[in-house]
Amino acid sequence: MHARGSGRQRGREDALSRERIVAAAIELLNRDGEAGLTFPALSRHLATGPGAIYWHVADKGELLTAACEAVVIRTLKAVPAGATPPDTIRALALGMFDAMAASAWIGSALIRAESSLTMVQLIEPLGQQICALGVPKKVRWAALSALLSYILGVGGQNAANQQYTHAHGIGRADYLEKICAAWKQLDAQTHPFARSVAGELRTHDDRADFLAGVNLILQGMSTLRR
Amino acid sequence: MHARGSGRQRGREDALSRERIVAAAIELLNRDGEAGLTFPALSRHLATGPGAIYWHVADKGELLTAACEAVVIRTLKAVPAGATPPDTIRALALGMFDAMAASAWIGSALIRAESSLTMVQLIEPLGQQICALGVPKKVRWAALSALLSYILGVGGQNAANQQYTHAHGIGRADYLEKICAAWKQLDAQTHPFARSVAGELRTHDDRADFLAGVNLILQGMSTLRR
DNA sequence: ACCTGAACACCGTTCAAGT
DNA sequence: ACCTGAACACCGTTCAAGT
Repeated sequence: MHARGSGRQRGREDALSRERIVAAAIELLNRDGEAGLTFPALSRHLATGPGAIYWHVADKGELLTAACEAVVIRTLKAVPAGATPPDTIRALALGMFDAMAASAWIGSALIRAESSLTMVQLIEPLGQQICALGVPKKVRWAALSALLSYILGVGGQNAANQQYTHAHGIGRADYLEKICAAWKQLDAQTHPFARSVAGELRTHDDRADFLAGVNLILQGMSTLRR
Repeated sequence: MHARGSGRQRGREDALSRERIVAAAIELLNRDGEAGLTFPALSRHLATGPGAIYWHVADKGELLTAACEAVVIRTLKAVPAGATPPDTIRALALGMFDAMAASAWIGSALIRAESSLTMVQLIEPLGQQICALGVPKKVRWAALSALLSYILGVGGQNAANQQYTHAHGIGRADYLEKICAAWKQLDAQTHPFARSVAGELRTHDDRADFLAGVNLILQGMSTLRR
């Protein structure tokens, strides 16, 4: 009863596959955040039942890990090679910053220990550039940890902020204004620092600040050159 | 029908309160991780119904935020004051490292934008020490971001690893051995860095490496002194 | 081999009813 | 004011049955 001359037995444009499932998962995650990835929503999106998905994927955790890995690999591929080590590091960092802004869920997904093989995709190019910078072997791991944590930490924080303002339907300016006001209400005796930087919050550029931090770490590494 | 001469109307040792609920939540989170905090489990632990908890707390998100804040405040209080700025920063960093090792869930909880008021508890003492170090005003925020991200990033990663080994009932040595083996199987052409550091993974001390990274960042900051 | 979809266990949240 | 606990909506996962 199905179409002759074709391998397709389904009314959809293509057969189900792990890749198509992961692609659909990424779409849902980007649109509605981590809460948007549910099996009912995914089944609807793929015009199938939940059982079909479980044939290709072990569980929700594996799905999240696979989605995360796909985004990270795609991001790193887009970074041009052949530039000087500091420039390459800056490009890698900004690439991840932008990817996390578009996919806020990668931050928390990368923390899980299950995704250590995804992490190595990120560790490898950064580590190579650190070696190229001439950082001594003894402090290479510390240097890598500092850089990697900074990228994932600040990128994740920025993504969470964006996600928050978007979800609550408030503008970025209003959001910063709110935090600024809250920080200025803190006690001057116990919170002098927060009060002193509160004003800068309103006018700062997250991406530029992020890049400044990367440069600061690169600056620190250059003092380690042997 | 209830006991005379006492304000207590309940068979429990004490009346329900936000504090007792948060304390119980922390207990569950520390024992069973983020998945361990459920309203059925919390109700059982407090010998009450879920509705009673909702009288004191808005929802699960607020509960997680409150639990996180309580742990962070408790941790920071335990850090002795009066030491030199670098020593104080080291003590703050190690305090958070240990707290995250005992409470792996704080990592992902702190990322959420809702906990910005908890974050300021951490930003304030670190910021004060950065000022005391003589870091110029213009790069204070970048310096703070780098330090904070490093602490939360590496601390969170370490906590996730511990959680993973504990949950899967494997020893730390076996776990590192597994990662080491996986990294050594990577292609030599594409992953020279991961292969070269794989061996060190087995013998390294997470806490010592963490401290080395903090010192590296402190070193970088000292070059910024005006 | 691959898919269907009902069924199950479990969880967050609500709410009418109690004290 | 504060608590009880049944009820509801929803989700992850399984599995007997289909093709």
